[in-house]
Amino acid sequence: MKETLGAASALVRLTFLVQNLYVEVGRGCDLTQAQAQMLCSLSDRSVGMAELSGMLGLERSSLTGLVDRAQQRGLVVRENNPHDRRAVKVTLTAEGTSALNRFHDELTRRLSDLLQDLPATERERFTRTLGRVVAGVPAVFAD
Amino acid sequence: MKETLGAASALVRLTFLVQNLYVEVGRGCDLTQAQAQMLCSLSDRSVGMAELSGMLGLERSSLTGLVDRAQQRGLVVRENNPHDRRAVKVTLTAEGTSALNRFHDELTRRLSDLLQDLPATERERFTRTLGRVVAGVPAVFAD
DNA sequence: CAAATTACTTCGTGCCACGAACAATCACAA
DNA sequence: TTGTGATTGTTCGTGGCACGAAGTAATTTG
Repeated sequence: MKETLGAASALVRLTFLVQNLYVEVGRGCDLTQAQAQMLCSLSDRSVGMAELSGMLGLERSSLTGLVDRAQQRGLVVRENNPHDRRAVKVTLTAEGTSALNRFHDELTRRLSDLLQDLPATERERFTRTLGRVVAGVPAVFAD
Repeated sequence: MKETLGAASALVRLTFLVQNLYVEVGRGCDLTQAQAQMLCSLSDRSVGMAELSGMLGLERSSLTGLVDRAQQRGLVVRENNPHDRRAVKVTLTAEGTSALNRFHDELTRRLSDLLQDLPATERERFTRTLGRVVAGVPAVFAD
């Protein structure tokens, strides 16, 4: 019992840590957390509003405003879908891509620092297990 | 390089996962994420505003409103410090304690489910390494 | 006692998220 | 073809969260 308590606590602490990093790196790129997450979800392709809201775990109505603000900042654009006039595809602009790259690189750097002090074998094992634990989670942060 | 990329991605996914759990369990207890975090920070003792803002990584001005709303909901109270009339101590009410306990129990349950499928040895190793990684992080979620 | 420091609050701004209600479009079946 | 129902996305109102600048009150320090 003490063991699961410890594990749960450690998971929460790790989350707190990574989350703070996420926000901090985002700030450095002039991105809010929500914006950074959205850009990550758009890194490799255009995505419709419904699918995007699913990826981010948001209601569609929440996403509208998020995309609005990102569009006003020139990070993304809404594109028409010729096959379905209801649908919209959200796409990164050049500026959005550049912001995403800066964010991604810096975050990756800071995150790998977290594990840097572990012995190689332990780090490797840890990463492998981590992969198993999150196997079912969709990648918001593309490899 | 591929290795650190994978590790960073896995860390972000895990964070996403735990965070969603946190929010979801919070909702079940009628707590926002910020409120739940605050209650966790108050679990074992009363804390002043300045110290609390440090624990939560918030500006003091942000904390004022957070405590206001929690107080209006009857989760915490502000108590006077007899030795320093400027200072305030934030303390859980009975209702706040009860909400925290429900939140804590449910979250712990759900979090340990995450690791449940791992073989015992691997789980143990993972938890131990996790402990090392977060060693320096203050515990927002008390053991 | 005067000045600097500390603890906290107020105010204005902006972002984020939700749910209910709505408009437009599409798919399909009678 | 024409309903009918589902899907896509938006608007609107409400509330919470976080920041920084500026302010108040009490304490400490020289």
